[in-house]
Amino acid sequence: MASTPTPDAHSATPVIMDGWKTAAIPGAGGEKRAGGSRLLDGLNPQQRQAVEYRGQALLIVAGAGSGKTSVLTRRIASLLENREAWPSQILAITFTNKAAAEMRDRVRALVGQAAEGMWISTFHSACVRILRREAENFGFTKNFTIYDSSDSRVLIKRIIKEQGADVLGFTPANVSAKISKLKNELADVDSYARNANMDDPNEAAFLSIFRAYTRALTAANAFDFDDLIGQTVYLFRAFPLVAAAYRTRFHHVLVDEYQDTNHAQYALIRELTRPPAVEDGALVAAGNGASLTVVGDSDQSIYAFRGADIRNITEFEHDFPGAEVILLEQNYRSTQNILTAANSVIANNFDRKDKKLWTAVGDGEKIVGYTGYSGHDEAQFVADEIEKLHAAGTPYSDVAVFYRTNSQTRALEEIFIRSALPYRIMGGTKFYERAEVKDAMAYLVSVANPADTLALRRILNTPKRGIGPATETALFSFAEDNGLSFRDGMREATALGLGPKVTNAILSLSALLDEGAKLVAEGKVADVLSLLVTQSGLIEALRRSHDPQDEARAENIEELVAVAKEFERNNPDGELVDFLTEVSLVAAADDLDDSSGTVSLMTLHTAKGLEYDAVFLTGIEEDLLPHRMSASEPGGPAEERRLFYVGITRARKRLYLSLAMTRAQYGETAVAMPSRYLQEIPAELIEWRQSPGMANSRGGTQPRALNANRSGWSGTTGNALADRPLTEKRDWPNRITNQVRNNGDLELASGDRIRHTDFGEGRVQTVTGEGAKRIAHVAFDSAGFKKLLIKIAPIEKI
DNA sequence: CTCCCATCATTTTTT
DNA sequence: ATGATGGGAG
Repeated sequence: MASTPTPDAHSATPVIMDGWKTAAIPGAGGEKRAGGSRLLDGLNPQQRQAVEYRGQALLIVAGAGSGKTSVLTRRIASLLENREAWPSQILAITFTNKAAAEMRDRVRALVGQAAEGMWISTFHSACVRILRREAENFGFTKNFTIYDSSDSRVLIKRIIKEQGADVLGFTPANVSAKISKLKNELADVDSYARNANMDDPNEAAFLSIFRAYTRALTAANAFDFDDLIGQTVYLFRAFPLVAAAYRTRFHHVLVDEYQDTNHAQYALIRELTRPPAVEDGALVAAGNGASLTVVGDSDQSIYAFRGADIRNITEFEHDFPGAEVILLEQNYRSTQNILTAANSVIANNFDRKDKKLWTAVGDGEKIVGYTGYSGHDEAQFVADEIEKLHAAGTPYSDVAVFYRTNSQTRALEEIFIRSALPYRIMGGTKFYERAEVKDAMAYLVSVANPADTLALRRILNTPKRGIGPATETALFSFAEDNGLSFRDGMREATALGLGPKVTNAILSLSALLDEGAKLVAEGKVADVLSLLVTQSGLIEALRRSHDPQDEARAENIEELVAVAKEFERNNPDGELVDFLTEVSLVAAADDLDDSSGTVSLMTLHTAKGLEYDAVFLTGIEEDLLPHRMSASEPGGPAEERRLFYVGITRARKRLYLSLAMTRAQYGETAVAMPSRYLQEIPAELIEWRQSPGMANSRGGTQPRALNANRSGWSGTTGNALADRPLTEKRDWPNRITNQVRNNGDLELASGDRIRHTDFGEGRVQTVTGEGAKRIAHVAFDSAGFKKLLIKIAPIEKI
């Protein structure tokens, strides 16, 4: 097959880090070296076996921190180095773009140039690549749009409304979840219809929505996220010659994080690794299909809610008879204390294969526990500890704070800002999900794929140009009545007989898009975008707005233009659709920049696959760490436990577990209970700086902290907050920690005495930074040393 | 058609 | 507490 895969866009951000430099194991030096290859240097016997095994199917059960990326990259490198495969015959699939980029970099570090022709990508980008190439074969064109979940949501919402299904209790959220689930099971409208009970009005209504949604996608020449996988499988099954081409091409398929694959992804792997036979075509059965290597750890399966099927990994040997299974249990990441905690927690999941991580590095520090009065209190503890670590030489970038839900970031952020602690939130509302960025992207999409009515309707009145819902509907039915596409209907807007102002607005938008399309031919992605966002008045409108946030929005759009320029630089031959694809498929963990010198904040899900010297697990409370929603799901609590396990095993040297006695949610403050998982960690491993009292109260010795008198409650001493005068605590939980004050241009110099609402009196030691970012370093009389952002700290000079 | 205000639901995790 | 949504006035 003639193919020149474009280099992965993300390879532009090299993250060369061979974490296994430290993997030299005492005692392993005497092992014989197969082929004298440096690729086996520093590997333990199981790791070597995983690199060297050759067979049809290999399952590497890789515990957390057991060096699986190292094994995977060396395995690829050894295939290349021994001339067992050409780069183009290798397909490696990872979970995130970041993991793909890292893998490519590490293979490149091992074998150099040969790393270039390989396909190393996520399921989604690999499928997009295949689909773009083959789109014409089955009713799509190669410039199809990729709808992310919010796009699908918008479309579904519209359909629900059109069909009046909202009265039946259908919401965009539950419908899209159900459709997604079906697609992950490779069901389509027809197969669903065959099994549906049409006497059930609910089911009939759902089917009708599903059908309309599918039609709308096809009409818009668009795929949603799940289609990318499902349609590729369909393509392979419906067009054997196409499938055969890929089966012939890929001789080695490697899949990372196999425990998180869903049924559709499993089916895709199966299709790819089948022998390349065609019944009555040119090809004949030719022995074996591609060899398959999968790496995973069922204890780290945390995406069941999204359709990941843990059976894919637990039944691998059954699915692929003759498969070899290799266990990697030696951990090179964490201290023994951390691993013991992780092992004891995960041991409570009953239906798992026993697996115990161990390390040769020794016990290390104890795990530190802390119970705050409120989420803000907890956050203050985290901030203080991070400052201590930093003062002791741990760079901010080696510290991470994890939490179960995104809403927990609020308290952390407030405190971190006040403490002048540099931090970064991974995931959350992503850059590309911001409304203004999506608006700008919709302009580009409208140029690239004129059939995408969803994108067109999005920009029709953004910025405001007087085209309201009434006009939109008129335009829509006009196009329909005349057998025109929506886009062509815009061109003929004069025929609608609308007011001159509105007609003009439509025509000039249409003309602008045409102009953009002309420019696309010259391959200037950034120029096209720039033209669209300026000529449409999008940026101008934000600039003129009185909303103070709009200035930042305008900057975001300019940032997007900069991203497009960057894309052009990295991909000289890149087309508009390639840029759109790249933007559509970025993930939460992808924009992680290790060199940024900031503390990383992220959800436990985003944390998978990452590691830090010091890790803070926050909000270890009932209803939050087993999350309330998980209680009703079948396997929910077990999955939540795995999530906890994933979090624990991210830590190299230090692990902190924190919780709060009350937590604010929905603007209300509710009492919180310590998580049941805390008791699963042997008590001697945790040093409680301020204990929940409850960690052992279920055993029955100490009174429950939560029932005790607030002001009289005290955990262990030695902590600043616990030692604070009780009078200050009276207003707990909210008043103390939430306060922010605008100090304007308060001048402070070293030696000044100040009073802080929370920390009492103290003396300024130094002041650093400029203007709004001036930071006071203060030694408080009783609360210890703190950094404060002067502009907003609740302080006064005395 | 646009703007403003009141009401409402929202918070589990994401390729 | 905050952001989205819908109704009503201008």
